[in-house]
Amino acid sequence: MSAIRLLVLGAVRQHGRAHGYQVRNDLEYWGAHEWSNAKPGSIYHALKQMAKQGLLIAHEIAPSTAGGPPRTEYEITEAGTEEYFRLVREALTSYDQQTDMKSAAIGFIVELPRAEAVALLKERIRGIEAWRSSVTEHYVPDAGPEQLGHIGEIMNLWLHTADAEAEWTQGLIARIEGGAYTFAGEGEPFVGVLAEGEENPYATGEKHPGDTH
Amino acid sequence: MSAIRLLVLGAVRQHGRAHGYQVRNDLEYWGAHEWSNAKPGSIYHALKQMAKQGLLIAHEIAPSTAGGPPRTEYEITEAGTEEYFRLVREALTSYDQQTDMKSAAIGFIVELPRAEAVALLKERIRGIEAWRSSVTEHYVPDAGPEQLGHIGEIMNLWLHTADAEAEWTQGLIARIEGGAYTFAGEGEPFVGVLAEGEENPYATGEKHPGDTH
DNA sequence: GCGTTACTAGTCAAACTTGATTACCGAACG
DNA sequence: CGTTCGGTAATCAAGTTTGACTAGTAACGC
Repeated sequence: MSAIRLLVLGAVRQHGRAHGYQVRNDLEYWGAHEWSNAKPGSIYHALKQMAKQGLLIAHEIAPSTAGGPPRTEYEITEAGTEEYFRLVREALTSYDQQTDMKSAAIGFIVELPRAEAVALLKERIRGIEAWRSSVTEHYVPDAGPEQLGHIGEIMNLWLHTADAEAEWTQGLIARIEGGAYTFAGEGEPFVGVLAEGEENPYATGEKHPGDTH
Repeated sequence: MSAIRLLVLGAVRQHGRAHGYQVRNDLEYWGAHEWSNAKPGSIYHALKQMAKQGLLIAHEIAPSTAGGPPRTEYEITEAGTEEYFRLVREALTSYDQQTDMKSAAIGFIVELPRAEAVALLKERIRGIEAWRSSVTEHYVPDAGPEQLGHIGEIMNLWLHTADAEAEWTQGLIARIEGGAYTFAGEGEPFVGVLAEGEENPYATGEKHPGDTH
C-alpha cells in the first residue's frame, strides 16, 4: 500500500477540517511530492474513497473564497482516526523497504506518546534484524555466495540498506529518549500545516537534480 | 515508473523467447516478488502492453505441453532491446530512491560493457551528491534545522540513506574495477534464468519476517 | 474597459496494479 | 472408472495512479 491514505488522513486530522486543495498544499509543504505519490489525482481520489468508506465525512461547501470551483471540506471520523493510528504504528514497526510509508510515519510520530514511539522503533529494529538473518540464510545458499554471481550484489545492497536503516533508527531512538521533540500529551504540539493564506516556501516546480520521477 | 517493464523485458531477452509463466518464474527465481510489484497480473499486463507498443512480438502458440491453457510466446524486438538498455542505464545513473528499479538494474548490469557500467555508477554517485547538497540547501532553511521540528528527521533519514547508498555504490565500483563478474563481451555470460523444467529453489509462499506487503 | 495572465480547485480518461478466480491437464486414489 | 488434487497458464473486476486538462475568479497592464 502507498502512503497516500496515511498522508491524507494526517493532513485532514491536523486541520480539523480541510478541503482537497488545502491537503494538497500541506503535502507539498512536507515535501511529500518528492518522496511519495502525492499528486492531485491521487489526493482527491483518496479523499473520495475514504469518505465512501466512512473514514472521512464530506461537507458540501459554498463557492471558494479565493477563486476556483466550489470546494468540499472533509473531516476525520472516529474510524478514520483509528485507521490513522493503525497506519502510523504499522509503518513505524514493520520493515518492508517502502520509503514513502516510513517517511510519512516519521512525520506523524509525535502524535504518539513518547514511550510508545520508542517501543515501536525498537520493535522495528528487531524486525530489521530478523529480516536480515532470514535473507542471509535464505538467499546465500550452501554453495557459497559465488553461485549467485552478480545477483548477489542485489542482496548485498539490501543488507547494506537494512544496516544503514537500523543505524539511523538507533540514532532516532537515542534522540527521542534524550528528550527531543514534543510528543502527545507533552504540551504545545508542533504544527506542521500551512495556515490559511500562508505562503508555501517549498512549492512544486523545482526538481532536485538526479531525480527521475 | 515501476520496475515491471524492465524486469519483463530482461527476462524475455535472456530467454530469447518466453511465455508469461516462464517470465513469472524467472522473476520469482530472482526474488523479484520480494522487492517489486512482480505479480502475475502485472506481468501479463506488461507483456500485452509492450506487445501492443512494439517492444515485444507475440506468437500465438499451441496448447501447453504441461497442462493449463494455451500459451503465448513473446520475443523482444529491436525497439524493445533499445528500451531495455535505456531503462538499465537510466536506473543505474539516476538517484531517485526507487529500490525496485535499482535492484532490477543491478541484476542486468553485466549486460553492459564493464567500462560503461563503471562510468554509469560514477555518474550515479555524482547524482547522489548533487541531490544531497540540494536537499541540505533547500530543506534546512536559514532559521536552522530546529524550525522543522521532528520533520527534520525525515530529511535526516533521506541523507542517511543517500550516504549509505553512495558508500555501497563505491564498493560495487571497486569490485567491478577489481575484475569481478563477467560483463558484456567477456566470454561466457552468467545465466540467471531457470531452464525448462528446472525447479525453483526460491518459490513464492514463505515470507520474510517483518514484511508487510 | 478589456484582454491576458496567474492562481485556485478539481475532474477525467487511460494506464497500471492487485488479489481472487478460472480453465486446463495429468496423476493418484479408492 | 470417476473424482479429487495439484500444478500450469492466464484472465478479470475492482481499485489506484498518472498527467493532462477544465473551469472559475482576481489582478494587472495599458
